[in-house]
Amino acid sequence: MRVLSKELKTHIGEQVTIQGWIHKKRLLGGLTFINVRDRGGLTQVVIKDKAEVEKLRGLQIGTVVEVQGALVEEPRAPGGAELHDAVIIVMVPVTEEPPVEIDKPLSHKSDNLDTLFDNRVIGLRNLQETAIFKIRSELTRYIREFLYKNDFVEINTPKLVAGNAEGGAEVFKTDYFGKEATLAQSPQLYKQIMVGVFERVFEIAPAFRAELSATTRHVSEVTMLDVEMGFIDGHKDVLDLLQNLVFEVLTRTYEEHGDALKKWNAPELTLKPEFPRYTMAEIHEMYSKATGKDTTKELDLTPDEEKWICDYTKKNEGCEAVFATNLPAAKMKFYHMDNGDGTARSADLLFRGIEISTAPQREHRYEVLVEQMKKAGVNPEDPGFVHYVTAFKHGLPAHGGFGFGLDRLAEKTIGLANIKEAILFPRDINRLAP
RNA sequence: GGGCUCGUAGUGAAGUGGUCUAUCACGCCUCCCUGUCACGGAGGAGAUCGCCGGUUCGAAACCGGUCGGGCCCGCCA
Repeated sequence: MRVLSKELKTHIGEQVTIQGWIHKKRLLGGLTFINVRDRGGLTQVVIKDKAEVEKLRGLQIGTVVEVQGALVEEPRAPGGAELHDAVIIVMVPVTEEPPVEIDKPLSHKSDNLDTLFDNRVIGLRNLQETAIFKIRSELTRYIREFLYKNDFVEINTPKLVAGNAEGGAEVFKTDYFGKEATLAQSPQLYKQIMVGVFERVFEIAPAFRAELSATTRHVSEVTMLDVEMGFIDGHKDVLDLLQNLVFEVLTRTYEEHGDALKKWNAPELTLKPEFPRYTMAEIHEMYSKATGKDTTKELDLTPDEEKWICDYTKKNEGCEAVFATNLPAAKMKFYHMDNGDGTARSADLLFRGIEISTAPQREHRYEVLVEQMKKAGVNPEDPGFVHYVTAFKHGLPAHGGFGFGLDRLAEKTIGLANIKEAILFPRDINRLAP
């Protein structure tokens, strides 16, 4: 029976078998330490028999082995137990030296990210890298648990879609049996349609963005959390949902994965259950006053303003997550609800200096929606939109939701400098492999 | 798309005109080492200094081009 590294404590005194990858060899003459990596972590094997060590001569890190031995309690060993009198069986020999080291942290300097991603296949075996994606997996789990608890249904919507789904972002076009299809830049229209079915839905899926952006916060394939909720009693319900989700997910992550976060020198979490809310106009004003740089004419927050307001609320209100509300109507999408005063019923959630979510109330009134579509130059009869408006014609309640950048959340939670570091195999304007 | 930057063994770095026949650390190979855990010690292999051209008696270094990256702005999530 195979025993995993995380189960060692419950098998002390037994003859056990472990399987995994050679992670590190330390030869001390008459004594050799070998760390074997499996899905739970590392197991230390102690070998005194020279013949057993010789079996590994010429074999590199990454060799897949089975090791049989006696599991003994040993306070000096990591995990408090180690394997003695080991017999090694090589299952998959590896003679090729790994291109990167896996037992020491890899360089994440921006100049070296290209090498990091070129060697991603092996680099991800580095436990420091693994920690990123374990945390990311847990973030995703906590999000799901929060949403299930709040009666949301998880859905999957098409990623191959007709026409330009919602305007705004650049789309990838592709051949679709002789017709033109685009890769979905968001599940926006479908998740609204699904409000008419389930009231509360969410999806975690890739979205494709073809902007020629080359920054630390953009990739061309992004993992989005999309949430949509019907029967809301105003925009506040949407913001509260998003706030409660982020508060719970981050609090749990910091409680349950403090060690891994410490490995990455993640900043302390400074969060309150109620996130500060400022209108965008207020933030422009505060920022302009504080820095002397006039941004009051800007339609959006500048990257510097996003950093500034998060620092400001962290210092003055004890919360590094903050809402920027009442986004300007001039930048409004046709499916947003217009406040009628030059602003839209939409808000951005900023966390640690970056926008991680946009949370608008939708325009659910059929006639108003069609009007707004026409104003935006979108034809409601178009094959990409005709089914969308049908849902409204047959009754959608007041609703709202948010798109949420999961990659950015993982990046900022861990305190990484570039969104790509939080993505297994990132896609950007220069990278399509691995 | 605009601006600014960077490119030296498998990896990370040092070297800004001659002392470079290119330095260091990790990794790799050989040997020593019985409690390592970023083990330690001795030795060794490994780089046409991204590529092309130019300036110069002399170029890893200076100039031009080119290819490949990065950062910021814009766009966007």
